[in-house]
Amino acid sequence: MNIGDVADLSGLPAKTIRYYEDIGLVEPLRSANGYRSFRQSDVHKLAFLGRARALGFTIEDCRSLLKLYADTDRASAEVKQIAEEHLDRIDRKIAELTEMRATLSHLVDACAGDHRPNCPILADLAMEEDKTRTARAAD
Amino acid sequence: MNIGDVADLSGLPAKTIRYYEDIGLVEPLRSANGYRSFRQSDVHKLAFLGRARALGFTIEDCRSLLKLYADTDRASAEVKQIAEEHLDRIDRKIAELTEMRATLSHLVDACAGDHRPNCPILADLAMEEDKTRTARAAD
DNA sequence: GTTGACCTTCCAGTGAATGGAACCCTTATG
DNA sequence: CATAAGGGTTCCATTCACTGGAAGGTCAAC
Repeated sequence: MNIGDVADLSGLPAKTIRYYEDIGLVEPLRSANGYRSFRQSDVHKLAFLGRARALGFTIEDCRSLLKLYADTDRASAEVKQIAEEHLDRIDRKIAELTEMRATLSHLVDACAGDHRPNCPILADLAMEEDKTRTARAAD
Repeated sequence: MNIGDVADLSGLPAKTIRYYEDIGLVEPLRSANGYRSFRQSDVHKLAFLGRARALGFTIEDCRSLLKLYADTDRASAEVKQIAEEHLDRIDRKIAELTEMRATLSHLVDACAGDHRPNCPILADLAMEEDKTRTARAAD
C-alpha cells in the first residue's frame, strides 16, 4: 500500500506518517520505485499511534506502548503505569487551565467591554491599585 | 537595574527577559559596560507580561495587551475581545482534556495492572476485538 | 591579582508536526 | 510523442516560548 492509502485508512496525514518513519515508529518496506510500501501490520501500528496520540500520549509514550504491545509477555502493570502517569499529567493540566479559566472569566465579567477606556482586565494585569474596589482578598 | 534584580522582582528568568527583549516586548537601556539597564517602567512591563503569560495568553496576545495598556484611549471592548477569545481557547482545551481523561481513566480502571499480560489499555489502542466484551457501543 | 558572581552574545535544541520547494513516477489523453 | 494530473520522494525551514550551554567580558571583595 502507498502512503496516500495508508493516510486515508489511518486518518494520519502523509506528512505525519513520514515523520513517524523518520523517528523510527514504523519501518515500511520500499517498492522498486522508491515508494514506501506499507504492510497491514504497518497500517495497524499507525492506527494504534493515531489513537494513542489522540489520548494525548507523548511520542515517547507511544514508542513504549508499541514495544509493550509487541511483547506478548509484558505485565499489564507496565502499561498501566504509563497510562496512570499520563492521567496525572492530564489532571495537572486540567487543574492549571481551570484556575486560569476562573481568574480570566472573573476579569472578563468585570469588564464592560464598551467604548470607554476603563478596563479591569488591564488593571489586573498591571496590578494597579483600584480605589473603587476593596481588597482583592475579599473577592 | 541589572537583569538579575529584574528577574528576582518580576519572577521571570533572566533568559526569558533577554528573549522578551529579542522579540521586542521590552526595550531596556544599556549601561556603559553593555549591561542592560532596566527602568521601573520596564520592570512593570515584565511583571505585566508574567501575569498575562500565567493566564495563558500567547506572546502575540501579550504584545497586543501591552499596546492597549499603553494607549489610555483604548476601548475596553478591544481588551475584552482578546480575553474572550482566549477564554474560548481555554474552554476548548479543557473540554479536549476532559474527554481524554474520561476515556483514559476508564481504560486504567479496566486494567488489572498486575504481572499478567492481558491489558485492556493496549487492546483498546489496537482496537482488538475482545470476545469477553460485548459491543463497545454498550459502554 | 585572583576568585566568584555577575553580565554579554550566539548557537542549538525542545515536541510534534507542518509548509514548501524541487524533483521523480505513473497513467491517461490529445 | 508530448504533456498534464496526481501520486510519490527528499530536504530545509518554521512553528511556540522558551531553555541550555559555551565562550568570554565586568565588577566588587578579599
